[in-house]
Amino acid sequence: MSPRRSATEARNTRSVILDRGVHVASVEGLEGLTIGRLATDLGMSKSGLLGHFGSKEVLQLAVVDTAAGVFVHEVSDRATGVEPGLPRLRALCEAWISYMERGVFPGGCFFTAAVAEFDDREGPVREAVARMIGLWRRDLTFQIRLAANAGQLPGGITTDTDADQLMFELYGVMLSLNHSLRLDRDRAAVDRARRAVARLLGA
Amino acid sequence: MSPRRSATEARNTRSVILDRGVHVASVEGLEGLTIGRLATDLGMSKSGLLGHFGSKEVLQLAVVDTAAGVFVHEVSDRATGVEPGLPRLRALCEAWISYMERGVFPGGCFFTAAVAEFDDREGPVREAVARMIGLWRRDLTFQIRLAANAGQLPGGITTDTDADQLMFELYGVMLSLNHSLRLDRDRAAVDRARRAVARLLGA
DNA sequence: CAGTTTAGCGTCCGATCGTTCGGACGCTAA
DNA sequence: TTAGCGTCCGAACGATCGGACGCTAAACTG
Repeated sequence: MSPRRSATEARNTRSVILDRGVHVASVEGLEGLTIGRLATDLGMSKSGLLGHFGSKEVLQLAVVDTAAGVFVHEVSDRATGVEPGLPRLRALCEAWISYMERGVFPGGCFFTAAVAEFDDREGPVREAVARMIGLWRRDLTFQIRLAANAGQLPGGITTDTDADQLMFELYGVMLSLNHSLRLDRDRAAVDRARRAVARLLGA
Repeated sequence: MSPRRSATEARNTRSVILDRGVHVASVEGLEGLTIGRLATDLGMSKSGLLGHFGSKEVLQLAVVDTAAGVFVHEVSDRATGVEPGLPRLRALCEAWISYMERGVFPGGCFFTAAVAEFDDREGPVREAVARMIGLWRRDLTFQIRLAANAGQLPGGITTDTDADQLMFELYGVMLSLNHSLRLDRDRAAVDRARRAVARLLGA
């Protein structure tokens, strides 16, 4: 009835599960990601699917990691070749906006949704989400400080306090963009985000 | 064993349910708001509780309405006496920040969480959330345009396009504030939000 | 070739979900 | 005094949840 997979195919099965898991979780949330639903979607049994992870929490953690990989590929990697400092920072922000605009995840920014869902809980999933976001912000902050030290930023941004302030406001622009795109389905928000970034980083 | 309530007390019971429902939903989400859990919290039976609403969806809609009432009371009403235009706009933003800082809802901004949870679904709950947010933004936009027409805003904000841009960025500041407070538990974000608003509206 | 490993299935479990139902009880009005 | 209404309860429902178990059979290892 059911063909058995080889050990090498098993790794493929796992990645298929995770791809679909990221897809579903971005829409339904990490808790709404259900073993039975996911198994049915993929034409497998619940036990066959769960065998790859052991528990739902382990599956959720793997999904978070997978989503982080997608984010890195779709955003961070798009700016790897760009000169560090302000040019790199601009490229990162543009890639960030593009990632929102293209709808890389069908349910909007995966991590924005994950934060809203898990910020009040405690446990490994919350920590995993926080860690991924921390890494991303660390990268951004690094570029901001490079640009600040090089005197490339407007408004006399030189101190670390100013850099944190800029980080805070840039993040807000992206959250607002995600909000407008998801709730209002307002594509014009993309231009507003670009204008806001241009103002924050200098035109 | 349990005392029976009079008809007048029933309305009180309903509001007790809703108060607790808002409390729970802000932490667990509107879907995580469970009939059984809510009933247990309040020391009543599931059926007795559901009798007041008829279905979970009706309960969710009532919870959204209740939360909107809290938001209006804790934010909008704090600026009613202030002179329209820029002063009122400043007061609204300060009340908005204060609402975040004080943690009016134990799970952070109720509507930010609700949007993240329901933006991908369809149905009455999503529409109710969108309507409430729309009303709030309409009020803000109105004050922004008053201030713009009076020439009170920096950066030469006069057109409706500029007003929408300012609305977009103000909203981002608050989303970023909520994000930092909930995920990083970073109280310093409150000052960053105030600085961002001061820059957007003029110091 | 035989022996081990393991991906995946089928089945079952206890808990919990939202919802329905009949009835017990207190209140109000006739 | 009593009929009726509304509130709330206890029990039960079908569905679905995450998870545990043993099994089969293909793929790997020697």
